[in-house]
Amino acid sequence: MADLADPKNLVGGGDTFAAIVKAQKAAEADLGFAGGTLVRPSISEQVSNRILAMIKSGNLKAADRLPTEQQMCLAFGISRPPLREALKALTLMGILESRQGGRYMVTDLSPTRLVTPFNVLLSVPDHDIQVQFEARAVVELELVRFCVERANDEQRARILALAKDGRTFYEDPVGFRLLDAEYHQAINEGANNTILSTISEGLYNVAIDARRLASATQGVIDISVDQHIRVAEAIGAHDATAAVQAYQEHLDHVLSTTIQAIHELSE
Amino acid sequence: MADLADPKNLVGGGDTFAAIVKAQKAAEADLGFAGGTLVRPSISEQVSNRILAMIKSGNLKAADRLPTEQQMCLAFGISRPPLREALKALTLMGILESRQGGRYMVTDLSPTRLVTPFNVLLSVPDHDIQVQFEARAVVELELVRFCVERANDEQRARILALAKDGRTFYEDPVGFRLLDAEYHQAINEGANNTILSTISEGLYNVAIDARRLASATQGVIDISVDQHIRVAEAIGAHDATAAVQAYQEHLDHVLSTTIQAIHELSE
DNA sequence: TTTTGTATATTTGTCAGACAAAAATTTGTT
DNA sequence: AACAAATTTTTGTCTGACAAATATACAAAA
Repeated sequence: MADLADPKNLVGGGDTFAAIVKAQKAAEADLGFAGGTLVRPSISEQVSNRILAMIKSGNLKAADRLPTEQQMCLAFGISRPPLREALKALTLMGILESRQGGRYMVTDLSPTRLVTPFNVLLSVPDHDIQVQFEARAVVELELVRFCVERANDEQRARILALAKDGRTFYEDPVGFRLLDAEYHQAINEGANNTILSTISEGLYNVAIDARRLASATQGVIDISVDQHIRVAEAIGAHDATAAVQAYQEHLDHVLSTTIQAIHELSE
Repeated sequence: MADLADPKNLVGGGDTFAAIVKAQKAAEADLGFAGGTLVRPSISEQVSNRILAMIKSGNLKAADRLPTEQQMCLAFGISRPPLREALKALTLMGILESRQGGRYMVTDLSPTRLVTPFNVLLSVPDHDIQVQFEARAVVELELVRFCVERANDEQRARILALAKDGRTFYEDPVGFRLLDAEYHQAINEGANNTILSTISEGLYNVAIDARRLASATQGVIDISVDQHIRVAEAIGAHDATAAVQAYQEHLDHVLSTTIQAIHELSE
């Protein structure tokens, strides 16, 4: 039986996990936690909030190993199911990760990981195509502009290479879509704004079904590849105006072919 | 004993929950789900993703009631603990809600709700704040521009009225924040792009903690109210350039006071 | 001494059953 | 028909158990 008081089994070098939990419990008592609230938060909610608080306060840092479930059950004074519900919730949020047989760990807490739920936001409501592409234009044109300003030579080279690779996929819609996603991702990376990149990715994925249809149409890929190359070359030449204009044309093309694909589908 | 095949007990008017699950299972089999992946996702993760997929695809809509846990266990072919871990994870993310004795329901899926669990972690380092405000600038400046083009007279009048109402709250930070949210929402409505509005609302709420602090500082509200009015007047005059410029100044002001608030907090 | 393979112990993942507490439903009464 | 009480349903939590994967310790070989 492992000893909970043994610092070796616990988090960090300073306070033990159990000590932190005890302090939190005292703080909550001071605030009159159950005082005026309408709905009593479930144990799992309380626990995940406590763990989040530990991360926020620095008691838990990126890549820290958590105590075992058994130890945490003891520390929180609860049983396994609600504890696991809390841990799983944080896992889904990208804050913790776990492997069977191993232990729970705090992730790297990178913005990319934490911003991902934005995608849920975008894919929920059923917006019409026009609104979708307008939003894409706003976000992606700015990403292209940022990319022209900020990308390093290596990133520019990669974008151009990916654009030119598109020629290989004139007859392979599936392969092209994979490359297309990679190409747009490369631009996003060059733009160096994780939040806008995530939003762009989300919008891209919302439209992916319609895209699948459109890219199967004869001639659509050829034009897209040309436009990709033109954008990439403008980025390589640090020419923001040309890049934005070329990208705008690309978006227009994608919009019109997408609408056409949808119409053909509904006939 | 409730009958799982009875549509009354299940979601939506069309397919049953069980039918949706069955279709998902088939789709996964086609992709060779367990084929090349390095770590097998746990059951709870799979279930979370399935439910999320139902929401994204429209099979589950806001305010829909889910089947009982027992029925979902049957539908997914799993036991209660991992199912509950999945449900709780989605609950903590603001996607589902539950009450003891009642049933699980899909929330309204509002940006505020979905973003809240994450704002704690995103508002810490300085460079993240910069990225955040850069994203806000891209989205919100365009919303202002759209608003100048598209808002009807009634909407313009409302925006101006809300801006001027701000004068009432020079000494009331809490009241001002509520008004502020309403003001920005009014602009978003005038811009008439639901997706960009959703994004804007999400970004607005990410920084809400820091905003709370900043707006308590003496003089911050006064300046914001002035800027709000200037933006509103430009919108009323159909002057896009002036509106965008005024809004840019507002964003700069909010950014600097937010950063200051964060620094004061960490001392 | 270092490395490697194996056996053991630990830890998470999943299941089953049970009871309490709250809500929803039904029933009985006015 | 409307209201109140009793019953059923449903979620929240606990306990115990076993399987599966990992981490660890140890012994054997290079």
